Amino acid sequence: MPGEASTLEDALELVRQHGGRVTSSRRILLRILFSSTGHRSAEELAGEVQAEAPDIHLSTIYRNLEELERLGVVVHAHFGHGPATYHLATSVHGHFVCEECGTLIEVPDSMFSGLARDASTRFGFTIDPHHFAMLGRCSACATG
Amino acid sequence: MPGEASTLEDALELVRQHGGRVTSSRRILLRILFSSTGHRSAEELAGEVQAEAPDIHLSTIYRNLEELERLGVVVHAHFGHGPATYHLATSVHGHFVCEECGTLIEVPDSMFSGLARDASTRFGFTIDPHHFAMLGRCSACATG
DNA sequence: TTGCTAATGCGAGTGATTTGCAATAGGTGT
DNA sequence: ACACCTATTGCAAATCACTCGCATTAGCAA
Repeated sequence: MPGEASTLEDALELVRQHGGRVTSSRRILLRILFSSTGHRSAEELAGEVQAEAPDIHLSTIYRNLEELERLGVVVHAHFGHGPATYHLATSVHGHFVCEECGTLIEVPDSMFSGLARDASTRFGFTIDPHHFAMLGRCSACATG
Repeated sequence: MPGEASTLEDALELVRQHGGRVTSSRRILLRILFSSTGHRSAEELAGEVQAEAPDIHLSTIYRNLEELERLGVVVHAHFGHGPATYHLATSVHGHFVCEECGTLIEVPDSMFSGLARDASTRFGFTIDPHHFAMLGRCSACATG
């Protein structure tokens, strides 16, 4: 399993180990990613980065996120038809997203263990419940 | 539950009942959708429709699919980063998709009943396991 | 056959991301 | 401190999957 990066320094070290360079955009982006556990789109992250360094281009954010994902530092997930959202790989989890109000529930992997077992025994299929959110209705929207 | 359309005629009748018109593009598209149980993108469907009627535009396919989805005749699902895939609503099911080779496994809803129960009791969340595929590895790719 | 308006073709627009390319800047060796 | 190599960046343009505006066409009810 790649990307044993639980701190900003670990992540930068990982970048260096793979022949990458520690640039200011990388440093700022990683600091922002490590500063909260939120799920943010590339554009939102670009906004936060640009608050510190206005010249950093959105495409640089995309390229950095791509590289960090290849290194296993970040992952992205899809919550619906909008843009992908990125978060640190150290906190992998499943996602329940309400189709009506967009509410996000972070779900421990253990919630999928029954499905994982059944998928494996019945189809030999190994599920990865992180990439696409499980859509549905939150309690508020389901009862409303 | 809308869209009790198990035959082409039912679907056309449903269109009429909602003030829609039975156009040749609609008729051809529905015939193609009913002719197989496959999962096809709008562009693939357009190709098949255009084999019969070359003048039917891709945007017409999108608009027809949108309308048919509103009527509950078809549904779309996402299998990865590519285009959405459409199929008849009469055969709703979950999807397991291999991230490596793209293999698709159609999964009966019952496979998600355990997860549905747990999601409901622990978060009051009602899952809808149809829209996004569950990604992972098929048996061939997992062992390879 | 007429008239109303849903539906279509076509082109342009949008949102999210990707790519080509010349300029810039990390980092390594001296 | 300096030179050099090449990873990285800014910027613009391209791409992919749709989505929309609009003038024209065509279902279908009267």
